[in-house]
Amino acid sequence: MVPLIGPGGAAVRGEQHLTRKKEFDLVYNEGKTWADREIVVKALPNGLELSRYGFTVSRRVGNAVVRNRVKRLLREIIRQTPLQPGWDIIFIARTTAAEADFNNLGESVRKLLLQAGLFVGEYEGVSPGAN
RNA sequence: CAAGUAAACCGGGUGACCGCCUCGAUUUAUUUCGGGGAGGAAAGUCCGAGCUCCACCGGGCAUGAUGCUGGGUAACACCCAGGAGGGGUGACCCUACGGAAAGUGCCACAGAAACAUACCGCCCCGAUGAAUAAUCGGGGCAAGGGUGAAAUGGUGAGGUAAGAGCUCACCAGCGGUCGGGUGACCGGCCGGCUGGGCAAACCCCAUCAGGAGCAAGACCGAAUAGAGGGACAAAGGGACGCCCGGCCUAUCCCCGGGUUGGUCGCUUGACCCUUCCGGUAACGGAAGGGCUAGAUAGAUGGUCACCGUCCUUCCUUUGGGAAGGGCACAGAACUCGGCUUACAGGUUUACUUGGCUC
RNA sequence: CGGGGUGUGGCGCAGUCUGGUUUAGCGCGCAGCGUUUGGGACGCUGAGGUCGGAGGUUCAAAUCCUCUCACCCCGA
Repeated sequence: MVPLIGPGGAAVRGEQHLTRKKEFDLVYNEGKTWADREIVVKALPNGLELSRYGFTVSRRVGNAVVRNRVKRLLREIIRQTPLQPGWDIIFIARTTAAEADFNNLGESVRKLLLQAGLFVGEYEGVSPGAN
């Protein structure tokens, strides 16, 4: 498998990790929203040269194990997905995300990012992780 | 072989590639190399401690907790051993298991009576009467009936007008005494025969508890607004409440404003493993060896292959093979000791009961 | 991390402190009947409850005790 180090992909932690509550609140209140059955995406331009990502999984989704797993899956998907720079993006898991596997969530995320115009390259409807 | 009891343990494995956190080297560099990276419950937060801060100490009250005995422990509501009671054919299991002659309170309905009692009754005497019938009056009794969850020792025999521990035997309970045991308690003998329940009702007795919590607390940095209001020196404050004594302190309360960034605390500890010694055991001691997660929107993940295991379907040379699907409960957040709750499947050891075979 | 609260017919609440005859009650809603030409309102009648769950104490538990589940609210 070829690692996809695109303009927006790769490292999900460090500088590209959305952490402060203020930043979260800003995206929540002023960002644009796209959604489907599993995921809600909120995004807001941040004026920087790279994009930052945050993940929200509420207690309604499941217990600590399930919530952690959903976050890890989302983080792995973002790592493998090249995205436009200059955005703060939050992924919010809905309760149905607890039952979804890696490929389902990946498809869902890429579809929403394509709608939002944040996806880089052609969307082929195929998971790059599943060869 | 079947059913069961108790205890201990595992709880998917191996490999490849791509990632995440962290430690140590290295580098101009989050560069490269090497090491480490969830659990038996990490959970619930129900107890107990360590640690930190609140200058501090003592006494009393209040409040709360514990509650058979002895031991273990830093401590405990935990653990071990023992006693008593209860359950099981048994291995074994369960128990909030101090005090009801310190006091107060409550026992609905039913019933005569739930604290002192006689409804239906039983018996004796007297009167009326033919009467050992019936009625009335006086007295005795608590066996039988009935009510109730519970009616004042139980069963049997003697005894009596009828009865009653009135007497006797056995059992239960109480008191005394002797013996055993550190003790809970057990055993023997003697005695008079002896009058409910509820303290998970108030309470009494014994023992133990100062408070707050790692967002504790320490340092660095950033930001803002206080002559705002009140209390006062025989006063006020001293980190749950009240009182007293000593001691300390110069401030304390209310309202309003700002910050909620970083580093430390943060993992070597009542730690783990092995052997030996003491102890019935919990546990303690000695020697040797080991270092075993430290995140902060919170690391431990993704994909693939093979194996293991279970289910379904199909094939079959009955040995097995193929395909598909599944593989529990659950995620460290200052650290330990427990408790409680959740948990697919599996392993080992000891023992019990029943059947069969030798 | 610490503290507090709630759970009772479909919904919102009493009753729990001080255990029992108060048939576990009230309002809204629901069903039927009456009234009306019909509907509403009104009147009458009725159905509907493992008192969140499991144990225990007691003669007796929604009520007392223990454990447990779910939800909610505070404080730092």
